[in-house]
Amino acid sequence: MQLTEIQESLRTLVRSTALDAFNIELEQIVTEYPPKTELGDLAFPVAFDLAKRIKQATGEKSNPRTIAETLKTALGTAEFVGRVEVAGAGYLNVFIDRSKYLAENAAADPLPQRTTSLDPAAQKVCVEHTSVNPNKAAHIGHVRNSVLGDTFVRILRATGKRVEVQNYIDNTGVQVADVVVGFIYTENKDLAAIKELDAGLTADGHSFDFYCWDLYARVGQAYKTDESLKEKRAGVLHLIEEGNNATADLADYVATRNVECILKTMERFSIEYDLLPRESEILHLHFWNKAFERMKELGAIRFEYHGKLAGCWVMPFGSHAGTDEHEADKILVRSNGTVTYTGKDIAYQMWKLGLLGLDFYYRPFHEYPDGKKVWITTAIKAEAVSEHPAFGGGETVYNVIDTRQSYPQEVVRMGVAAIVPDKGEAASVHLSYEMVALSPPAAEELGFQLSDEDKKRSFIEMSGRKGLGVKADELLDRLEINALAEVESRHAEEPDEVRRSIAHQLAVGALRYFLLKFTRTTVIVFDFKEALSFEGETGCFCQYSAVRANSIFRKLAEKGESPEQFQASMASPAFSFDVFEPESADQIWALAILASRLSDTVRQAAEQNEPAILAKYTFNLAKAFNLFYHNHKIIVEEDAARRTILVVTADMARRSLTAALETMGIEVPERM
RNA sequence: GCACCCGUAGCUCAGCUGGAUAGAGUAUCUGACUUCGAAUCAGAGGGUCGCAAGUUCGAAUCUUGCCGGGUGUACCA
Repeated sequence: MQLTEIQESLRTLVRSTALDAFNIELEQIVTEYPPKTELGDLAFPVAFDLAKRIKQATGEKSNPRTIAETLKTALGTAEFVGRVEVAGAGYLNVFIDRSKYLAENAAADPLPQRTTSLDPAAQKVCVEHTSVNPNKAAHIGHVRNSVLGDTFVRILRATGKRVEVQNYIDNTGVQVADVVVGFIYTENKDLAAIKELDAGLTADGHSFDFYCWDLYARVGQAYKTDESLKEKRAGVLHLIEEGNNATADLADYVATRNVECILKTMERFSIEYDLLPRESEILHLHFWNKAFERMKELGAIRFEYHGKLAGCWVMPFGSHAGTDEHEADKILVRSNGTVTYTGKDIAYQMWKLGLLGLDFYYRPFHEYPDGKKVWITTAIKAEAVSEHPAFGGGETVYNVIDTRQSYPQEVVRMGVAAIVPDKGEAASVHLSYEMVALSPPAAEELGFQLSDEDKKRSFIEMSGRKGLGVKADELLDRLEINALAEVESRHAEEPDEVRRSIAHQLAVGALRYFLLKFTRTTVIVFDFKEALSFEGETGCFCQYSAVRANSIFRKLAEKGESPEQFQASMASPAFSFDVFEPESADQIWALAILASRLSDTVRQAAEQNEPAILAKYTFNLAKAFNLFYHNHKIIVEEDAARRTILVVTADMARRSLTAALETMGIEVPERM
C-alpha cells in the first residue's frame, strides 16, 4: 500500500466516522502534509470543517479539538497508522508506522500509473505545443512554450493518460510571407538560389533558420521605409494560400526547412512530436467549410446585413450591456468571403476533438534516433501513406499558447462548444503562460540600442520582427560551453565525447529547470546570469543529488551489495527506526516519506495544469537528500539494521528523484 | 472604457481548494573538503505579505474599493 492509497483509505474512514458520530456527510476531505516530520506525516484539518457544519445543522458551537479526539480513535486503528495526535486548534495528525511502511514500499515504483499510458485502451488526450511560425529560428520564449508543453505531456503520461503531441505549422501566414518577400525582392533569389545558399550555410555550420532570423528582421525594417514592399507582401500571401505556383513552392521550401531546423533545436531539448498539422491542409481540405455549414445550421453564426460589419459572418460572443452590441461579435468570415484565423482555428479544434467529420492525409516527416516517427499532414492523396496511426480524436485537447492569445482562444472554445454542446467548453483547455521578456541589461548585452524610455521599463518584450531575442540554440551552446569547462575541471580522465555528452545533459537540465521553476502566470524576465547558473535552485543541483546517490550504489555494487538484498532483509520484523537517535530517525524518515509523495505531486501538477509544482518538489527532494547525504554515511556504516534503513531510504530517494527529473525531461548523468 | 495577469526579504520567486512560528534561491557575513564527490552543507542578519475596509474561531490566500505595473480588446496571423 503506497502513500496515496493510505491517504485514500483514511479519507474513507474519516467520512464514515463523521457520518456515524455526527450524522454529517463530507463530500471533500482535504489531506495536507504537516510542515515538519515531528508533527506527523499526514494532516486532516477536517475537524474545523465539521465544527462549522455542526454549527450550521444544530446551531450549537463545538470545539474542533473535541471533534478531532473522536476521529482520532477511529483513525488509530487503521492499517499502516502508527499513532494519531490532535494538535494545534484541532489538527488531526497521522504518524505512519515507519518500519512497516518501509518494509512494504522499499521497492515500489514511484510512478506506478505511468505504465498504463502505453495501453491503447487508455483515455487519449491531445496536446498542442511549440507551434513556432516556420520563418525563423526559435527563441527562448518559444522554448518556454515547448518545455512547458513537453513537461505537461510527460506529467499526463505519468498519470496514465495516452497523449498525442501536435506541433501546428502555420506555413501559409504573413510571417512566412515576410521572409519570402525578403528572399524574392530584397535578396533577388529564386528557389534554386535559396537551395544553393542553404547548402552553403549548412556546410558553414550556420543554419538556415538563423539566416531567416536576420532576413525577417531586415524585411521588418524595410517595410518602414518602403511602402511598395508591403504591397508585394499581399500578393505573395495570396499566391502562398492559393498554392500550385512558383512562389508557393518557394514558400513551402522556406517553411519546411525552418520546421526541420526548429525540430532539430527541440530535439536537443529532448522534445519530440507525433504530428505536424499544417495550415495549408486545413485550407486545401476545406476544413472550415465543414465547420461553417454546421455553425450555420445551428444558428451559432449570423450574417450581418447592416452596420460596420455588413457582409461578414459573425459569432456572437460575450455580452456588454449598454455598449454597442456588435462590439462583442467576432468576425469569422470577412466581407470579402475569406475566413479569419479564428474561424480556421475552430475547425482545427473540432478536428482535434474528433468532431469535424473530415481528416487529413498523412506521410512520415522525420524519424527520431529512438525509432519514433513524426508525421506531417498533406493534401495530396498520391503522396499520403495509408498505414498511419489514428490522429486526433482526443477526449480533451490542451493548447499550450501564451496568455496574450487568451481572447482568441476563448472565442475558439466557445465556438466549438456552440457546435457540440454535449462536449462543451471543458473539452478545450487553454494552457496559458506569461511571456519571456528581456531585462534591459540583457537586451543591451544582445547588442540592442535602447531608448531612454525602454531603459526605464522593468522588461522589454522580445520581437522576432525586430530580431530581438535570445536564440534557443545559442543559449544552449553557451550553457554547454560553461558546463563543459566545469566537467573538464572535474573529470579530466574521461574521453572528450563523454564529457560533451555530460555537458549537454547539464545544459538541458539547467534550461529546462530554469523555465519550469516559475509558475505559468509569472513573466520571466530573462537574465543571463540567472539562466546560466549551475548553483542553488537549478536543474544541476537536482542532477547532482541523483549522481551522488547513484555513486553510493556503484560503490555498494563493487562490494557485491545490491539494493534488492537490503529490501529483502526488511522483511524481518525486528528492524525499527529506534536504532537511530530520534533526530536522525526523523530526518531519514522525512526523506523516505518525501520520496513517496512523487505520484501525488504529479497528480496535483496535472490537476492544476502547473508543472512548476513538480519542479519545486524535485528541488525539495534533492535538498532533503543532500541533508541526509551529509549526515549519514552509508558505506562506512557497520550496524546491519542502520545500514539497511539507510540503503533502502537512499534507494527510494534516488528512484523518485530520477523519475521526477525524467518527468521534467531532465536526464541524470553518469557522473558530473 | 472593459477583460485577464502581477504586486510577499536588497534582488528573483514559492506559498495547493482559508489553517500550525510566512518559506526557498540569490546577494552579504561566518564556519565545514584526509570522509559515499564542496556544482555541496551548516549558521547569521534581512518581512506593516501594495493600501484600506469586510467575511471568519482563523486571511498572504476569499469579497469589495483604491494605488502601482503588465497584457489583451483588428474584416493581422
